[in-house]
Order: sequence, then C-alpha cells, then structure tokens
Amino acid sequence: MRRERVTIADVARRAGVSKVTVSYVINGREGKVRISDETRQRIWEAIRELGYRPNALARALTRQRTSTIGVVMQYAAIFGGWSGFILELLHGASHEAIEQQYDLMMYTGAHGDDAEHEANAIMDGRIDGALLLRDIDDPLSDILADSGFPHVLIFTRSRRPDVYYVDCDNVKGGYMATKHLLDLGHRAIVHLRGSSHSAPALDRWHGYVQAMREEGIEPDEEWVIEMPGPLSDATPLVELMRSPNRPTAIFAWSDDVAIRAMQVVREMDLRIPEDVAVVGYDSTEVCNHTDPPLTSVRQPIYEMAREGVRTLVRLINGERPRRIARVFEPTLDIRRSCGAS
Amino acid sequence: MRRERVTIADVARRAGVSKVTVSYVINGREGKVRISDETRQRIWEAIRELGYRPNALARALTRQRTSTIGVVMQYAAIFGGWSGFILELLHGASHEAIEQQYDLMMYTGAHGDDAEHEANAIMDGRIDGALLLRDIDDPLSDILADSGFPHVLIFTRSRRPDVYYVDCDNVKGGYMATKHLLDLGHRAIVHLRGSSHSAPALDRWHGYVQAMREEGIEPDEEWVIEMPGPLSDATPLVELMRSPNRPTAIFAWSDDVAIRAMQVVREMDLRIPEDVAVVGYDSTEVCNHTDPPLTSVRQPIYEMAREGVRTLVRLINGERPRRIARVFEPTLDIRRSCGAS
DNA sequence: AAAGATGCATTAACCGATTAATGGGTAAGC
DNA sequence: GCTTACCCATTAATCGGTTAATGCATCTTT
Repeated sequence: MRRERVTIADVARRAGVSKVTVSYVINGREGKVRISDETRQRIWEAIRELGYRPNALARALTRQRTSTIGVVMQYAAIFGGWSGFILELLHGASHEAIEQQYDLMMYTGAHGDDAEHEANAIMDGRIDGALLLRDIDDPLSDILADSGFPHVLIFTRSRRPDVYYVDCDNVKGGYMATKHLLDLGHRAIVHLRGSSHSAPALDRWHGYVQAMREEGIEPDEEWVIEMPGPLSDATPLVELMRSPNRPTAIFAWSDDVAIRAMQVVREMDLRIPEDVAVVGYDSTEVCNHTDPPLTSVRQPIYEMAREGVRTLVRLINGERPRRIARVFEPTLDIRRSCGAS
Repeated sequence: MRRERVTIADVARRAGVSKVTVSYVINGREGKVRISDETRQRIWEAIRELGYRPNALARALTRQRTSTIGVVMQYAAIFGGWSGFILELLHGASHEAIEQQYDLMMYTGAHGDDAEHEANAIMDGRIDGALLLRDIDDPLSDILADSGFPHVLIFTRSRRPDVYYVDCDNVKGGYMATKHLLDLGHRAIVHLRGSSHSAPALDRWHGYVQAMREEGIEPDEEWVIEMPGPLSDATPLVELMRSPNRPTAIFAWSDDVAIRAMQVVREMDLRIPEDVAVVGYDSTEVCNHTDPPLTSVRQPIYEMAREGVRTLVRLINGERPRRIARVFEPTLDIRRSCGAS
C-alpha cells in the first residue's frame, strides 16, 4: 500500500501557504524570517496529517551538503579476517558520526574496480567526505586530494603533506612486542608479517627488526613469514616450528593471525607459553577469551576512528587544522600467552 | 586546491551542445536518441578535460531512485559482542549489493532515537529500500510497512503477513544443539539465552525446552540464564557451576557467549569437554580457533544476507515474490567442545 | 513535386527542496 | 497625513540532473 510521495508542495497547499513558508517552519529559521504562531501551527498540523517527510536528496542538492560521510575500505582487507578490528572501527566511527549529526555510508567497492571508478563513486555528491582505510600504495587518496575532496586516512600514514591521517605508531608497537619477548629471554622470535602493501604491517615488522638488532640479533630471513590473514597458508610456520632450532616465540602482526598461530602451535603439542610465547596486535576483545589469554599490542581503535571522523568533519567545514598527522601511542596489554604474568 | 564543481552545463558549454545531449551521451540512450559520433566524441573529450563527475543526488532526484540500500541495525545489537556475525552479514550484504549494482548505507541510529525518528531518516529518499536487523517487538518495520517502503527483515521473522523476511529455523537450531548434548548422555544442560526481545534467542530457547521435554526432562528455571552478550554478567553461571549438582553441559545462544562461558568454566579448573560440554551458535570462524574448537549450530549468515538483499532488490523493482518467508535450515558443526568427535 | 521518414539536437517541464529578494498590510512616529 | 518600521509571507532563482515533446534539415519514396 504505497502512498504517493508527499512533498513540501502538498503540505503548503493543505496549509494554505507557500512552499517557502513551510520550509521556514521546518527549518526553524529564527531571526531571519518570522512566522505567526497560528500559521506555524497550521503547517505542523498539515505535516502530521499528510505524514510528510522532507526529501534529503532535494535538500542536499540545494544545501550542497549531505551530512553523510563515507567509510571506504579495501574489500579484501575488511572481510579477510574475523577480527574485531573492523567492528571496533565501525563502532567508533558510527558513534562519533552520530555525535556530529552525520550519517554513515559504507563503500566496499567491487573486486576489480579501479581507483578512478571508486573515486567517481565517492565524489558523486552523496557524501561530504570520506574516511579511508586503504593500503599505503593505494592511488585513491591521491585522486581525492587532487580534487580537493575532504578525506582522512586512518590506520595508515599518508604519503603527501596535505593529506590528513590518524595512525598509531606501528614501529613502536612492533618494537614493544618484540622487546617484551626479548626481555623474557627469547632470542629466536618469529614475526608473522602482514601484507607488504600495508604500512602498519611493514612498520610493525621494522619495529621487530629494530628491537632484534638492538639486542645484537640479525633476524633470519626465514623468521619473517608473510601471513596477512588467519586464512593464509600456515605451512611455512608449521615447517619452521618443526625445524631443529625451533623458535620459542611468535610475534604476529594481528590478533587473528596470532590466534591462528596458537592453534598451529597447539596442534604440534607444544604448550603456550611454556614452549612457545605468542604476542598479537590490536588487543581486541577476543584476546581476553583465548586460552591462554593473548598478550597483544593495543592501539585505541575506537578512539582513533572517532578522531578520524572528528578531523573529517572539520575538513568538511572548511577548517584546516594545523596538525596533519595524528599519531596515537600503542601500549602493551600483557596477558598470559607469553608467560610474563 | 578545491576545484569548483563541474556540472553537466559546463560540459555542454565546452562541447558546444545542450545539457540534454550530454546527458544522453553519458547514459547511452541507444535506440531512443541518436547522437553523431563526432558530437559524442567531442562530449567525452570535454568530460575528460573538465574532470566531470555526474552528481548522484541530482540524478537520483529525477530518476526517483538512488541505487542505494540501507542496512539498519540496532545500535546495541551490533556492537555488544565481538562476534564475526555482523561482519559476515555485512560481507554477504555488500557482496550481493555490488552484484546488484547497489551501494550500501549503514544506519545504526543513536541510542535514544525513537522509531518515528529512525523511520524518517530511513525514508528520506537516500535509499531505495532497507535491510532490517531488529528486535521482534521493534516498531520500525510497522512504520515502514504502513508507508509502503520496501524492506526485508533478516535474522528474525516478521509479525505481519505482508513483510518479507529471511530467517533460519531457530527452534530447530536450538533443538539440534540440545539434542546433540542429550544424545551424548548429558541431562543437566544449561541454556545461556539471548535477549527476550530477540526472536531468534527466544526460538532457540524454545528448541532447547522442546528437546529437553522430549527426553522427559523439565528444564529447571535456574538452568536458563539470560546472557545476551559476552560482556553480560556471568555470576549466575558461575554460581550455578559451583552448585552441588553442577550442570555438565552448556548451550549458549551465540558463539561469543559460548566462548565467554568456556572461559568461566576454565577459570573454575573444569575441563572442556571432559567436565563440561559446550555448544555455541552461528559457527562463526572463531569456533575453529578456540581451544577446544567449539561445536556450534551453523546458520548460513553470508548466504542469508545475500538472499535478503536479493529479495529487497526485487521489492524495490516492484516485484512481489510469492514467498514472504525465506527460512533456511540450520546444521550442526560438530567440533571438539562437546566431546563427540 | 509533395509527402513521409530519418537523423541529430534542442526546448520546456520537472524532481523536491532552499535562500535571497521583494511585497503588502498595519501600527507607530512626527 | 506622510514616512518609517515591523511583521508575515510570497515570488523568483537555483541546485544538477532526466525525459518527453518538438524542431529542423536532409534524404527517400511515390
């Protein structure tokens, strides 16, 4: 039983006034234009009786602003793992969006889409700005920046001095995780690294290398295994753990990969943390529920997402905050998977 | 360096034709209107040179369709747990949306919003239809239905014969989980139930009761504990597990609650599955990575979400499929947490 | 040579709002 | 009695597109 669309003109007709008057009443333009209480009341009545709802498209078209922001993710990146990372990010973003009176649109893009195409979809007027969660070598941000389209990168740094971003110090995070293991006496430490297109993944790896070298250990090439997601092939890890000089510790670039590693280790009848210590990254809620609970580097995902939205809104409003980079500090949540507590 | 908005009029001017001609070229109205190759080429050139991108708002306004669908969730429901459920749902929905050439918008709503408000936001013209993930007693669907706004409920049933929904047989799911435990010899089985506003939660509970009764067991009231999320208070469970006639099995209404329960059990130095068997619900990826891997009732979340989008798109296109209810069958993924394999 | 068909592009109207500029009536000021 | 001020509401223009109807050459057909 689809009612016909009720427009502002219908309301105007019903209330016996012009469209404009209705518009003024709805938007409460106090100070600019005064409407008599009687008229105002008649209009509200008509609105209620007709069940009128303003059309956001039309409104956005004239206002030149939609009050909607987009969250643009890399298709593969989002759904590759089952980690709580994305969810916590969305939670933070949506919380802050609500706070700022914005709506949220999700852009996942199709698999084969090129950046040009994606950029067109993003800049087609439906959103005022975008939060980008993308690889470091992704061209999308460049296109947006060249067009002056407001956007903020999150969980990565930008390659241009004019592009705002919210990140966490991943080198330090990687360093902290590794140092913790070193301090516990481990020397043979494996690093399960993320994609080589991911700035955080590379940075965490560098942090790992840095900590190792500081200890006078040149990390063996075999010790760094690329495992971007929990579904990645784990045989290199299995083989390494079978070798005579088996590593005694694993630092994984993400929690879900760490959990996958724990499973691999368990299946080899090795104990955690007695035989193998494990450290993850993100310290998502699931870390509290693994057995043993997983030590992990925490980045304030929720807060970072909120900060991203806040910055984005400022950009949309034409502000140009001094600080381009907003880099949070990681901390280490020590649980029991490394035998430290 | 914000360029001024390039409009279709700019392109027209540059190419020396009218707006309409440009519109025709862009939308390739073959058969209706013919444009000479030379003009067509000039227009594309102008488009490229000016970096023109059609404005989706304006287009949607005239076309009366936005090619965007909304996913409307209950704020609390989404972010209450860390389960992969929502993620898998979003994955499926976004996959099918791409397939159907639609974009996705996320509505989370603010905490205090009433349904009227939410309905207004949903029906403001920005989306052609909505996928609703809401409580069974939620009034939102009623409002949408009364306005004839295309929408599909997912992971719940509808209370009206004219509202389409995609669900999984939760009574059967609850029955299967419980029956499995009964078959393994368990008699004292606890059920960790979800919210009383959630149809799936209630149905799973009913399935549990049904299976118990079939076995001649009247489930004790104390055996049913409301634990909607992994962060819910677990003391009732703890106390129950401490009691002299301690239950030997737990059936949790969701995976994350099951994992929380496993943790509680472990902290009491009870072994899983030897002392306590555990069964979860959803069979999300994380079930493969717990220790021991978690037996769980599987509902095809990804596929259900896709089906929801498919149905929604048909409704948007004015079709009225015969079948209002699309109910999937649950299956049981037996892993090691109940000692059966 | 008149009528009809074809090819190409234009004009006019509309989608549903917002905003600036304007207008008309009544009361107050001098 | 004329100006000024104020209150309330309207008219006109605009946002950036789409679509139906129309116009006008040029080419065919009879």
